[in-house]
Amino acid sequence: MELTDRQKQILRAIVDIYVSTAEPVGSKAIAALPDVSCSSATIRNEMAELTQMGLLEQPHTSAGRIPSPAGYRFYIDELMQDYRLSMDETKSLNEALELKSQEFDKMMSQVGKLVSKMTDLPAYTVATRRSEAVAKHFDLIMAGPGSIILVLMLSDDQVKNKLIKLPVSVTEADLKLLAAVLNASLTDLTAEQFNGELLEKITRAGGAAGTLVPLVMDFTLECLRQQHGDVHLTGQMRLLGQPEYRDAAEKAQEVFETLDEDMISNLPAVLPKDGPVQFLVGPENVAKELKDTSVVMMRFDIGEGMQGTIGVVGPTRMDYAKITAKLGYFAENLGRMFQKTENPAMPPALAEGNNSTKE
Amino acid sequence: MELTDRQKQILRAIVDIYVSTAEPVGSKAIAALPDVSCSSATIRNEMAELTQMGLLEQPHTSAGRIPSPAGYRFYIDELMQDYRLSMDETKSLNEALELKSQEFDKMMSQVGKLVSKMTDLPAYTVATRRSEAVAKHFDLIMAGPGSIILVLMLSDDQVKNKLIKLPVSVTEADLKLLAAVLNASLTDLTAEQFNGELLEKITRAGGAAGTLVPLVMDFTLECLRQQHGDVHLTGQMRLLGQPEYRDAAEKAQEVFETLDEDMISNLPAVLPKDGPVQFLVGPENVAKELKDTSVVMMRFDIGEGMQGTIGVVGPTRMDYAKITAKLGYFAENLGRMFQKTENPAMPPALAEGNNSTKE
DNA sequence: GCTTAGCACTCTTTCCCTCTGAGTGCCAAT
DNA sequence: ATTGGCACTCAGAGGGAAAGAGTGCTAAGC
Repeated sequence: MELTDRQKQILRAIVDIYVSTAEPVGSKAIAALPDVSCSSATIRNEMAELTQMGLLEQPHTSAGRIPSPAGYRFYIDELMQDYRLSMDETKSLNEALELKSQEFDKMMSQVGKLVSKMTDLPAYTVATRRSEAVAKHFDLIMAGPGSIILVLMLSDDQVKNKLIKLPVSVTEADLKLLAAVLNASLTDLTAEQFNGELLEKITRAGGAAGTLVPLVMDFTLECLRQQHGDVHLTGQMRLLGQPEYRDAAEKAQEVFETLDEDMISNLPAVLPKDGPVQFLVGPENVAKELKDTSVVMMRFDIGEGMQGTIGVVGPTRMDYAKITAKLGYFAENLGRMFQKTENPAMPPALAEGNNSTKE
Repeated sequence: MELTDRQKQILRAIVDIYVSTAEPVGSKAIAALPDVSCSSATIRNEMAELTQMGLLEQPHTSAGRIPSPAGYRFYIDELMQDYRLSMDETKSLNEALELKSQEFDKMMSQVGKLVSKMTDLPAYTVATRRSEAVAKHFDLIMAGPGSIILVLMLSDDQVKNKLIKLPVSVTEADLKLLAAVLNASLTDLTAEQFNGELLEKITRAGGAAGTLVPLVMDFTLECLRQQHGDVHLTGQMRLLGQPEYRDAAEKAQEVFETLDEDMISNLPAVLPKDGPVQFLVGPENVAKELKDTSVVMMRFDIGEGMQGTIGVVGPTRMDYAKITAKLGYFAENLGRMFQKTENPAMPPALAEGNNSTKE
C-alpha cells in the first residue's frame, strides 16, 4: 500500500475529524483545514482514490467519507501521532492513580475502574502469569470447630485461600504438622509434578490431618493451573455514551454478551502483532458482533512473573492516539508502583505532584 | 386503603399484565380474562376509581392504565402471590448453583453473575459484617528479597493479604518472631482497642522486623473497620433488554452512574421495612435518577458473623413475584452451602438432582 | 343501584409525502 | 495536475392525514 504524502495527510485528517465528530467528513471540511492548500475538488479526487484502495468508506452516495477498518489500521500503524497529554489530563490521571486498596485483586479491579473513568469507555484489567508458578508456602489456620483456612502463597506473590470445613475435628498440632509436611514436599513443584504417589506419601506423613491432603492438593493444583487471573470488566455502560451506541442499545448489549470475561482472556490469542500496545480494530476481532468495536490493550509489568493487561473497549471510531497515551501513562506508573515501591498505595513517581488529600 | 375484592383482582391483573407486556393495560384486556365476569365498562369504572386512589396511572388520555409506584407497593405488600418456580427454572438454577470458585470473594462475585443471568437483570452481591470483627491470626511470609506478604485472618473467616516491600532486609527468623508477637498481642482486639501505646509496645517487642509494625497495624485496622465487603455489580447491560431502557440509553447510563457501589452499600439505610426480602420501588429510592428503577434484595446467611445480600435492579415494572422466588431459591441454597457444607462447591441440598457434569 | 352497550372524543403512533441541504462525480477550463 | 461549476443523489427533517386504541359518559337493562 503506497500513499502519496497528500493522501496520507488527507487520510489522517479524515480519521482525526471523524474520531471527534462521529460524522462523515466531506471534501470541503478537509479543504478548509489550515495546512491544506488545494481545493475541495482535488480532495474529492484523492478521496475517491482512497476509497478505491479500501481505506475509506461512504455510508451512502451523498455523504462524506469515513475511515474503513483498513483505514484505521493504516492510521494506527503509520499515521498516528503521539498524543501529548495536557497538564489537566496528567493531573487527573495522577489523582486517579492514588490507589487505595492494598490487596492485589482489588487493586487490579480499581485500576480498571480508573481507566474506564479516565477514558470514558469500558475497560478491563487482567493479570496473566508469564512463567510457570509453583507453591511457595502453605499455611493452615484453625478457624473454628471443624473449620480450617488454607492459605497458599504462590511464586508470583499471589495469595489464595480457601475455607475448608471438616466433619472430623483436628487439633492445632495436627495442622502444624501437616503444614510443615506440605511446605516440605509440595513447594517448588510445578503442576506437572503432582501425582498420586505424592498424594499418598503426603497423606501418610500428614498424620491426623491427613484427610485434608486431597482437598489441599486439588486446590493447589487449581491455583497453579490458573493462567489468567480474574478479568475485571467495568464501565460497560459508558459505551452508551458513544454516538454509535446511543440509539442502538441492542448492539451495545450484544457487544458485552460476546465480549465476556472468557473472551477477554482469550483476546491475546488473536492479536495481529506483538508489542506492549495492541489494537484490535473492528472486524479484526473474532466475533462478528464486535465488527464495529475496537479494543486497545496495553501490557504492564507486575513483579514476579506476572503481567498485567489494561484494555479499553470502544467503537471502531475511537481516539486511538489519546487512548494509547492515557493507557501508556497508566501502564508506566503502575509498572513502577508494582515493582519498586515499598508501599504500593503511593507511587514514588507521583509522590511529589500529588497533593490531593481526601480523607 | 380499602379495596373491594374486585378492585384488588383488577389491580393485580393490571400489574401482572403490565409486568409481562410493558404496555398500558386497557379495560378490554382485563374483561377478557377468564376469571373476570363483568364487562369492560365496569372495569373502566373501577379503573377510574383506582386511578383516583393513586394506585393506577394513565400515560395519556387514550392509553390504558399502568400501576403507579403506590400501586406496585400495594401489590407487593398485599396482592403478590408466591411464584412457583417451574421445573425448568429450578433445574437451571440448580445447574447454575454449581459454583466453581472456592475463594470467598470470587464466590460472591460469581453468585452475582448467576443471579443476573437467571433474572436477566443487573444484579449485585455484598457481604456485610453483622458483628464487630477481630483479628484471629497473623502470618508473615517471605516473598523475596525485601518483600513480605502479610496474611491476616479475621474472626469472620475472611482472609486478607497484603504485599509489603521493605527497603531493609529481614530474616525468616525476624518474621517468625514478629508474627508470634502479633498473634500474642493483636488478636481478639476490636478496632477501638488499637492505640499508639500498643503500637510502641509491639514495635519494641518486634525486634529486627519492628519497622513493619506500623504497616501491619494500619492494614489490620483498615480490615477491621471495613463494614461492607466489596460490592460485586454485574450484568448492567441487561437493563437494556428492558423495553423502558431500550431506547433510552441515557437513562440506563444514569441509573448506574447513580447506583454505584457506594450507593449500593448504603441502600439498606433507606429500606422502608425490615425482613429478609426488601423492595425499593421506584421513587422510594433516594436519588431522583432512580425514580423508575426498583431494587429487590434478599439477605442470606454466611457463617460466622457475616451476612450476604443479593440484589436485583430493574425497571419499576418488574416481575417482583418471580424475582423474589428466584432470589429466595438462591438465598436458601447459598445459606445452606455456606454453613453446613464440607465442601462449599457442592451444596448437599442439590447434590442429588445435579448431574450436569462439565469439565 | 349496579351493570352494560353504545358512541363521541382524545391522543398517540404510523405512514407518506415533500422539501432541504450536504456532498458527490464528472466535465471543461486553467 | 488542479480547479470551478453543475447536475445528481440521497438521508433526514418536517408536516399532515389517517388509523387505532382506549377512555368517559350517557342511557338503557336487570
